[in-house]
Amino acid sequence: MDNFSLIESDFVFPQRLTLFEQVSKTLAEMICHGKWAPGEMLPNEIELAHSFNVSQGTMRRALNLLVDKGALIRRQGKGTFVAEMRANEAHFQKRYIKLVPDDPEKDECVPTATKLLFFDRVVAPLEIQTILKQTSEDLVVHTARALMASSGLVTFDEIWARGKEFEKLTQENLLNHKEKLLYSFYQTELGVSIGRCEETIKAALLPPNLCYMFSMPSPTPVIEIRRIAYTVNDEPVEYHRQLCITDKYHYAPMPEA
Amino acid sequence: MDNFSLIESDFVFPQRLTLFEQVSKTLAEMICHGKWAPGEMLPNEIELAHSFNVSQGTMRRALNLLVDKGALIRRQGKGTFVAEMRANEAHFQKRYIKLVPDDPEKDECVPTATKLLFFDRVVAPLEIQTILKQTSEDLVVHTARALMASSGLVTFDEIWARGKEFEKLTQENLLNHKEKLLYSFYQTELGVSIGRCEETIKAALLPPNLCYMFSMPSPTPVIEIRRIAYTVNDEPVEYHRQLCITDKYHYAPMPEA
DNA sequence: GAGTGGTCTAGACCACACG
DNA sequence: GTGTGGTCTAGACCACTCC
Repeated sequence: MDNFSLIESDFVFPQRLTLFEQVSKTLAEMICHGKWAPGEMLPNEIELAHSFNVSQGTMRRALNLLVDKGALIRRQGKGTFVAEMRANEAHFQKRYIKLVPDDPEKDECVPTATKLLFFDRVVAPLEIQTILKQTSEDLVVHTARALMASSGLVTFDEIWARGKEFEKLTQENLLNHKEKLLYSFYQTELGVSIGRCEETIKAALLPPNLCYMFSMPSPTPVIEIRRIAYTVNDEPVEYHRQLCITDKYHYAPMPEA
Repeated sequence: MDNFSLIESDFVFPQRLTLFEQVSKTLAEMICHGKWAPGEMLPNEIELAHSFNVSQGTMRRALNLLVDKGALIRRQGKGTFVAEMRANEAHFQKRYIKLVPDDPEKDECVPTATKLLFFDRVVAPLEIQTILKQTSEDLVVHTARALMASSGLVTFDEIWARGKEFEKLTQENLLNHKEKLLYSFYQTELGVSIGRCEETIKAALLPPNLCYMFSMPSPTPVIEIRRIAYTVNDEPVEYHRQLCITDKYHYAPMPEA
């Protein structure tokens, strides 16, 4: 077994983190660095505990922190796995897809098409640079999409994403991920694992040009969701601005329930 | 010490709940029934553990469940207390007040007045009856308020609340709770402790009569929050419908962050 | 110093998955 | 049966609070 012993001297960790937090943090870094692939099984908790020189209880607590963050999945009788969004859509739907149909049975809520409106690599405006911790040297991806259902336009969304992490993102693979969730696609195709998001919501009116483009009545009220997505390592890598038409859908903020 | 021993024979709990869940549940009921008043200190975890005939670790886990639910507060070196919203506004703000000023420094965001628009005890419409588990025999409180700031109308909210639990609610005390949070007021004045909520959000336009009444432009886009509030014992006791003007405010769904 | 909750340990036992 | 995670126990030690 690899040696990733945590304690090499008495003063390796001057920070004020508890032991299980330290273990959890270094484990998170190891996952981010691809030590185990998404879907791969980790060693069992006894082995891990020995590797980190902690007790099984402490290891368990560290692992549970990452389960809460969505980075790991534990299954009784099977093992501990690096979260893989594909294999776990239901969980991630609850976590990230909070726009849900009022009546999931209705046909008119089934998405019919995604239109790519533009796709560029540019220097971000200052506000976006700050959010994504970029400089005026850095290129970011700037793209916008429209999601249609048979009832008409559902969402319009605009994405700003760090160029470095999203190097492999292209018009083609963005449009072709189809069935997959956006963040699932980021993980499996681009190698970017999103760990948490920050969202704020406002009311707005659909802009006139979009009303015209998608034959929507004017005024059409929408909710505007602004979201910053962070990797498991807590780096802001994607900024999302989404306008949602909510006559057939609603936003459900609480995954807990 | 009172004897509230959990285990009196070998088959008291046929349910498939873990021990710490059982302990947590009965403890929650004891809190609901006023065994300890809000703000009062519970016995320490060793005593509690003995009372329930469980180990300290199990007792700790049961207590932490209630801390997560917001029913208890634990303070290192001091003790475990029944949550008291007054004494803990910051925590409950994060949990329940998700409409926050874009710029908390701005004067114009400070609330200036609350207007009571109506207050009745009526038989609820069928939809509300179902939500609140009421029959056509039961009376419910139906009231509406408008919250103003110097920038103008901020929210319009309509409340349906179970008559039995909200027996003590009157126009007067509702208007006079002033500085207190609504759910804090429910707890300290009415004895109703809210444990969790379910929310859904849609975009809407401020209705023409309200636009006129509050001198707002038309169309004014708003977010419409529908919320069901449950007691710590998980009974639905209040249904809230709120229209929020979000030009100076936004909705922040994630308390976790 | 006495009392509290918070962390950590070591190990027993149970429930579940798989061959 | 073997191996996994989930629960539960018993107790040591630490950090914080208040007297």
